[in-house]
Amino acid sequence: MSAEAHDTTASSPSPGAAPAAPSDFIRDIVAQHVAEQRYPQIVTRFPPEPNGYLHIGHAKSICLNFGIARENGGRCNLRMDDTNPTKEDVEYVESIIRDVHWLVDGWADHCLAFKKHGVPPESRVVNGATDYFMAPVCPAPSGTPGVEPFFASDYFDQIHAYAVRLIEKGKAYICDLSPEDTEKYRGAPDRPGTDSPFRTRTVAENLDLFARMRAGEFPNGTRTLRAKIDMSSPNIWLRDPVLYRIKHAAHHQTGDAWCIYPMYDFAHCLSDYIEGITHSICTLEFEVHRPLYDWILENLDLPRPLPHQYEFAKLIPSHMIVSKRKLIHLVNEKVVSGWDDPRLPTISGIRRRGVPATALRRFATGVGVTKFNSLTDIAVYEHVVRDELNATALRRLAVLDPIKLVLTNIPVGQIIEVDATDNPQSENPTTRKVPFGREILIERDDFAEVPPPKYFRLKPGGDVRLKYACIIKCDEIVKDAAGNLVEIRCTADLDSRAGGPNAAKKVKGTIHWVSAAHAISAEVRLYDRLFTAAEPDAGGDFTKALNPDSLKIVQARLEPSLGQATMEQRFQFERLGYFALDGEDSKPGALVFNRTISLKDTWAKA
RNA sequence: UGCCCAAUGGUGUAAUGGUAGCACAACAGAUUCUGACUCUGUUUGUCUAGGUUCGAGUCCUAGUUGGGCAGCCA
Repeated sequence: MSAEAHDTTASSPSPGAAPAAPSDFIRDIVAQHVAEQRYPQIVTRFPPEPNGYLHIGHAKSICLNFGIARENGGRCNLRMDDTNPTKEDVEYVESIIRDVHWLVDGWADHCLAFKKHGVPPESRVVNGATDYFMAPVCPAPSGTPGVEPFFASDYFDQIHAYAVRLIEKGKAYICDLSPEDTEKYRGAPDRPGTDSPFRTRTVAENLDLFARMRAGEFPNGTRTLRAKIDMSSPNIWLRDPVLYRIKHAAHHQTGDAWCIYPMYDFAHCLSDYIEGITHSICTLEFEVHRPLYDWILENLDLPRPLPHQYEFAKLIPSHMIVSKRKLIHLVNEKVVSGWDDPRLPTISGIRRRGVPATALRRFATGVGVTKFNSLTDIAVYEHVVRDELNATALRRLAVLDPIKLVLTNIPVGQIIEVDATDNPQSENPTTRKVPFGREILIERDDFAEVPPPKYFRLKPGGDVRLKYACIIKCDEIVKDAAGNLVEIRCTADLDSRAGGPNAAKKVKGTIHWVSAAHAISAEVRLYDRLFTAAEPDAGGDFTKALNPDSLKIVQARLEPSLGQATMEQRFQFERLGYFALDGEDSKPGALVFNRTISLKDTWAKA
């Protein structure tokens, strides 16, 4: 594996390629460390808690961590931050693995590190103390057998041993304060805390109590293990933070082995250390935790280089909600069909919607990395999705809201095969045959009996080009007894077909169509933004900002070649938008297409 | 009235003491067998006040505004 070889693709501007690696303050720091040869290898990690599905905000973190790894010939560990058994579930573990693979495959899968299933950290004695290291399997692309993500819960034994070491050094103690009293003793941001009455217990007493905590002698909430730091620190997180709490609860990975579980602050820095992480990148809210992160590691006399934490501003996209609590609300209240509803900004939803991983990566990388809390306009996201799909999607003809059009000068039963281009953006465009004949279907919107000003499409007496076929002229319209338009009757100028004498003739509009006799039917789900407000939260109740038209389902008529559509393919239904098969509900013979995104429509806006 | 962090066009981001640039958005036009794409042009910016310097978006001080921190959550 050569980092350089991959980096050549990183700077390629061609669509579908990895985005160019930008410069940002974290990459600058890493670059300096590389120049100094501070570490043998750059090692990052992506550490989600398995208590929800990954979303677009996680995508930014994944692209940052894996991006830095791949740009520096390093690796990135996928680690479940699973220290709170009462909030987590294996369903989430599985979805996270799926989503991470999907996002990094073909881009940074050579940096994706897992560990061998069931293998504990290696231990060796250094200067009389045991040191722990969890060896990675890297690369571990999708489907590698016998590997699994790293789990903080894999280190419960080691983290416990480190807790004992802290107690032995007189730097941690067992506190009997109730949760309420612990809060009172902590003070407030502008008021110092006071020492716990249990702060001065002897090492022997602390060791004994900690052993009994672990043995299950005490009920939930009765005792904690706390770091002995400084109750008057201006930083709340240095006021003797809780390191371990009692939770008589089964863990989704370790079962009933434990009834005490380490807190995030204690487990995270140690997990980083055990895995040999060099750069521990997290979001801004952990900035005030950094002194604690450093304190724990520095007070354990660890023999290997310590990891360091760097913080960046998380992604906040407009018109979306990424709060785990609110996502769960939408799922539980059945506002959406599930965690992978194509309207959700979850990675599963985005994938099901038909967005290519390359597009998500381009967006997640393109938004940049700073310490400024910003709102990213959803238009930036929509732009990369369109741009990516424009370059790759197969052009097809589909009519969402059909109306019959009869070409009166074409004999009944005559089938004319026309050549249609698959993708005009490709260097050597391929074509396919599309059947054309006397009776076709066009979009109801593409005819106007009373056209508004500057209307380019079909109108009584007017002409228009049928894409890939010929120019037609509208002679008459047929209405039913109720006055509804039921049929448009036109004459076709067959000489205006490609290669014909009138091929170069200019008409103002070109519309799409399908042959009535050959078109297949399919369900098409027209998705739109889930929220109408840029900041759905702004008004207090985000459900008030829900877009009532975020999903419209239609029975569409498609050109016959779409009957052979595959899951991997992306389509542009010409003049309409980008579409892909729904991975969940589409079946052979009963196809379901999802609209990933519409084409830009400057006419509708005017 | 504590501590920490941040502030560049409408939005996001770059400029590492030396010409404020890019992307998205918007607007105008060209082109077009997709009212898409593409192309051309236009509008709009360094939070404020001092200081250092030949020179400050960048360094310093103060202020303003915004964000974060008081889970036995992560």
